[in-house]
Amino acid sequence: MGRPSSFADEAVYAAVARSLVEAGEVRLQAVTKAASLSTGSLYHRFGSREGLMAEAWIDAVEAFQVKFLAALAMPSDVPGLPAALATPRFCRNAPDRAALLVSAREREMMSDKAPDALHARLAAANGKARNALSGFAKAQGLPLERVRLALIGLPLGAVRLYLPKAPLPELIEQDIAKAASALLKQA
Amino acid sequence: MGRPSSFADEAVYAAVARSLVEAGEVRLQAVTKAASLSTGSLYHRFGSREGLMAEAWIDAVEAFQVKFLAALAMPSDVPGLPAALATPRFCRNAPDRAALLVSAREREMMSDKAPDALHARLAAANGKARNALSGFAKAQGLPLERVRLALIGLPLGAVRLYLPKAPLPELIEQDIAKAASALLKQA
DNA sequence: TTTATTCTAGAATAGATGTTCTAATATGGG
DNA sequence: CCCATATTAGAACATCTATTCTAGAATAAA
Repeated sequence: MGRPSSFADEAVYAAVARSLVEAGEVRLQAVTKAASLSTGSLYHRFGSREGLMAEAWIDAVEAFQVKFLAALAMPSDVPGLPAALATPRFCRNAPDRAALLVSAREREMMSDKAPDALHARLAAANGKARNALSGFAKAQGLPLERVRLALIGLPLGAVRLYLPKAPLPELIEQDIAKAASALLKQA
Repeated sequence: MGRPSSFADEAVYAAVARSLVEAGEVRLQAVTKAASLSTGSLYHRFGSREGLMAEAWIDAVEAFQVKFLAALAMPSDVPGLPAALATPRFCRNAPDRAALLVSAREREMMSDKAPDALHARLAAANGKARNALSGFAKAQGLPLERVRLALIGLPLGAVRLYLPKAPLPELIEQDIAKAASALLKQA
């Protein structure tokens, strides 16, 4: 009951990401304009700037982790390779969320002043991902550091050469696969 | 002649980098406090916030490029490998500049309002680096995209897994070398 | 239709941060 | 020693941006 909302949260998150990319910073005025909502609506829904930033960040992080963890569990000739390729795929399929993950500093998205509940939610998601990575490394008999490089650092570094300005080149997956495979092979 | 300056530019750049890392943003008050200078001095030397940010950024970029280009010209069993390892070395030797390169968005450091001369200086440096990379790729018969990944994207992605919060692990060079070598080998 | 509830609207406000400005301070040369 | 020059100092100022606040609008239930 009550008046229905006139906007979707994701549209606001997208506006946050675009504002960050285009202006180099997030101004609420830019967000309200891009997402076509009033300051009143924004504060009614998100409570504060910190709340909005934190929600947008968590939305992107969780969306990525879902894909990443699913890929990590996929069987493959080179175990882990699908997870390494989850990053470029995510960038193609969810460009706004990817732009946020690639461009924003966690420090500026998760302010100390953000609601505790959101900090807890992010910590839970990160803990889950950490555990999955540790389990994978152990199962494969590989050092966790190397796994993190192959599955996260390398793919992120690769897409950051292009995003958020340019589209990803066609063969980026091939190069990521080549480098990741070298890291994932049993010594 | 005239009163001598009481501070070094590099100390101010370092304060900019630390402020960015610790607070998630650069506030002039934090910079003046950390570098122990007055607002008057800051404006006398840098003209504006945009000028300061641009100078700090260019200082870090140029310092890195000097090391990178020297490494790129070094002979090696795996041509290019020293350049790939220039990034972790730079992070160890010049942590403040590295923190800036790793944490800042170019967009926020090089404001449109920054002096044209600084924009030109950065463009010149970037052009030089671009040419060197292209020359290397051509000489090695490798696609430029792959070279950029091996020498820049991969090492950056690797160090970003740790910086600016944690120190680099000892064996990061080994892993970078392993992955970079796989990319740099002639197909 | 009436009422309770939820959301929208946007002008007004408060607070923070970049910038300016004038006086004071330190050096080298005449 | 005094002048010209360059730099420092920091309070006052101006601007910008987040936030608040009150009135109004849209829905469902009674």
